Amino acid sequence: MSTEDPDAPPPPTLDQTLAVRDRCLCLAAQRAARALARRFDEAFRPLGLTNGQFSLLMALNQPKPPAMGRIAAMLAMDPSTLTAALKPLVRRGLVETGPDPDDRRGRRAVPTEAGRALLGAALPIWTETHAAVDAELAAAGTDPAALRDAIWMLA
Amino acid sequence: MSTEDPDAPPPPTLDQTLAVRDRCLCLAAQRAARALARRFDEAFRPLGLTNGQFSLLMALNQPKPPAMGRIAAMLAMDPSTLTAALKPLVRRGLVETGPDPDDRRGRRAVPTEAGRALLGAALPIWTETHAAVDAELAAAGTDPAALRDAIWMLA
DNA sequence: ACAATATGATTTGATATCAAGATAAATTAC
DNA sequence: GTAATTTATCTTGATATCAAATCATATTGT
Repeated sequence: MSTEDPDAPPPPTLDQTLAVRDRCLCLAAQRAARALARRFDEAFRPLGLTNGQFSLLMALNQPKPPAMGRIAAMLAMDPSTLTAALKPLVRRGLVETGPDPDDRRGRRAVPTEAGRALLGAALPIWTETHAAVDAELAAAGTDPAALRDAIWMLA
Repeated sequence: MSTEDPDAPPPPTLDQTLAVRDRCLCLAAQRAARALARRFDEAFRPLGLTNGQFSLLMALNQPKPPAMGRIAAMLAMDPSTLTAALKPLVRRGLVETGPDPDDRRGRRAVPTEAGRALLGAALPIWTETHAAVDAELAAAGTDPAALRDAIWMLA
């Protein structure tokens, strides 16, 4: 007797395989995320920042820093990912954490002076890099703002 | 004397911080990629597949499997990431690698029978999950096909 | 043919990512 | 006022990701 389950679906045909590759929104999103991450990582490299660290530092750069869970939700990341992502920033002295006075279960993370200064240096790099991406999209006939709003809805 | 560089840009204001968060295409892409990855990962979980492993297996599921570099470019990932991503699949017997007969520098990776069978089981899950995402987008007034094409251009 | 260069892929080291389970504190039920 | 539940965060273990350096094979120049 065969090891095959007679009810098992057959392997995808070549047509099906190509159709999935051409139409999968998830694959498209992973591709775009990787490509944009590389691009911004390279731009921020002189500062020793990655795109994710920049976004995280910016999210923390508020008068009253939101709780961890809020930050994770804003970045659409798992809370445990946020815990891990903070470690290199704390180690480098860019962020400090302390207990939340309002809720002793929670912790607050705030950028240090060094962290804010680094954000100041990163901002013009972001502006320049982002303008370049916007210009490329516009040249290709895509409205960058509309695209960003549509992508934002995916999370 | 201060430790401050007098030419250093000032830290971002709150307005600037919020503007970056609202407008950054890179952050939007990372958010969407994480959210969609979680969604497809959960759907594929009964098969022990992640969204990335599904996309990679599909990319390899061709009569003449492309060289590693081609696959990496198609997925917009670093070649070294592809090397690492193949390891769990080879370990599980879903993929086999061998030297490229045309160019002894290169290697080819092909799905095994088990790998193709798993893709067969994964395909209906992909179809169902993707249809649900498409329906949500359409309900929110976004054309899924147009969005996917626009996102594809980002890589 | 030999040397110099270019290309394909991998290893290494660091960070990112999530699920599952654990810990601690707040809230609710009784 | 305890006990049960919920909430906030963290730890662990596995995979994902990239840059830089490395190794092996091709290609090119002479």
